[in-house]
Amino acid sequence: MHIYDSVQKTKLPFEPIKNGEVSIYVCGPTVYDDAHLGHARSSLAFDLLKRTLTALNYKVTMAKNFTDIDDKIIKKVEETGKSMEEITSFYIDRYLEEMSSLGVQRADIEPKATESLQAIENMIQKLIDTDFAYVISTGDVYFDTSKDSNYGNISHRVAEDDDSQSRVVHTNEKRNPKDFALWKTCKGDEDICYDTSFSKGRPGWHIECSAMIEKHFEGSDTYSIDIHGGGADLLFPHHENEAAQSRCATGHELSKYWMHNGFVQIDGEKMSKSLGNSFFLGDALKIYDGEVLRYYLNSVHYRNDFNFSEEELQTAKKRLDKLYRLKKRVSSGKGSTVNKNFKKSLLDAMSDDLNISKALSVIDEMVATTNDAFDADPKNKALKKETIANIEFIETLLGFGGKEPFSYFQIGVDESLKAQIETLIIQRSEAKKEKNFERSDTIRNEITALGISIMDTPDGTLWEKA
RNA sequence: GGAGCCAUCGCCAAGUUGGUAAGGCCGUAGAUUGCAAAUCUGCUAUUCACCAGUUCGAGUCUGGUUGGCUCCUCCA
Repeated sequence: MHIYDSVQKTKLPFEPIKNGEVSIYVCGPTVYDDAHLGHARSSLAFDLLKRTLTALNYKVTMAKNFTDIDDKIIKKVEETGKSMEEITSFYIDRYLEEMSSLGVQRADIEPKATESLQAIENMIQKLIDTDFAYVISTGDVYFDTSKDSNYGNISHRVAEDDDSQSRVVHTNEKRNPKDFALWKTCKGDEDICYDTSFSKGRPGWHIECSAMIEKHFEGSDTYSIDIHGGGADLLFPHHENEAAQSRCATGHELSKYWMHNGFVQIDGEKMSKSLGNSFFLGDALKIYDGEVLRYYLNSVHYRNDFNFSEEELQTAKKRLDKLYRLKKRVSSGKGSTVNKNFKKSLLDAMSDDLNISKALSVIDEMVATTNDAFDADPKNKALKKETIANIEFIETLLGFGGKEPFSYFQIGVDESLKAQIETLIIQRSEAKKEKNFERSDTIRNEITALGISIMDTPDGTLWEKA
């Protein structure tokens, strides 16, 4: 396995801290609103990572957090009058449900900030005790970036003169412009207020990830975890700050490898809530099948930006359709063993920093070769069984191709339409038997008008939703 | 203003250590079909934004130009 490390900016051979085991922490969403396609892509990218490492026989433990304490959540509480817990649990459930429609496997650990307060307090206290952090008059706790000589190593940002991290909250008690809040004192009578030895308040954004990682992973003398992931926008300041806190609190580096996924763009611009160009996952799932969305969003390498277009999504679907037509051709039954070369090619591709384009081309090639072989020898049982196994392997590794093929092509077709189609097909078959091709073509036009395409095979007429 | 990423066929998109351009969509010519659809086969970038350099040899390395995006503020 080779992984592109976004801190060293090179592809590196992956060598886990512990032989045969991999620990991964991915920054999850702040749960105050619906997930958009960008969240989906991030989830999908790291789902691919987990599946690939698992297929490579690593024992993978992946954690993905939910930030459930945050200014935007508090704002939502004030706006709606609902409790914080009501809001966060609503969006967490929704998030998990939508990700599951995309075939994203659940993380092994799903920590929440509200359930990690002790760990957070411990870490902050430790930083205060060792003088890496300081409490100001209001009770806010800041991390002293000047005490960490390695500060800047993650994002490679040189120290700037400007007050880059305090444009929102200005305080003249900060020792350095880049110092950031570990703990924020509660101002008024907010209900989100936790008591600690330094003050009543709530954690800053960056500390929760560091604390959770220490809480849930054992780590080693040199690193807490193997891989830390998230969106490219988290590189600075979030991951820089996380790395600094953890380094100073634990005495070693936070993560051995750092992976960042590119953005989903709409018309060449980053999709973000602040720009108001979000395409929400829930809305997308109403229009498109989750599996097709998955295939599409995963079809571009995770580090590249992804420009969303409906046209490209349809192209992606056509490609997926071909796999399902082959699956239809081998029908159901027990698979034998995966073709060795095919398996190796797929794993080789994915082992190269998740080269999905290569992997998909390997699949396309397998589909074409297999169809070719079936054209020559339609009753090749051994090939049938091998193909079933091959497709099962695709499903395990890449998370698509697992549906029953006939139902895949009938998504969105209700029972009454189905009955109508089948009646028309029978009528057309009768017309064909009588060689009344004029009539059979008329019926086919009727079927086409229903949004259905048909194909005559030796086993009868099959149909698909166009 | 500071920092970084990207630029490959009409469209999408691969391209480890530089060695002579994957794959998909579209288009097109065929096989097959009553005709289609599906499937298969052939064809479809002497060329990798532009300029200069290093080299026997560069899409791949170096410098510059142009264009696009991102981060520096919450953000996947």
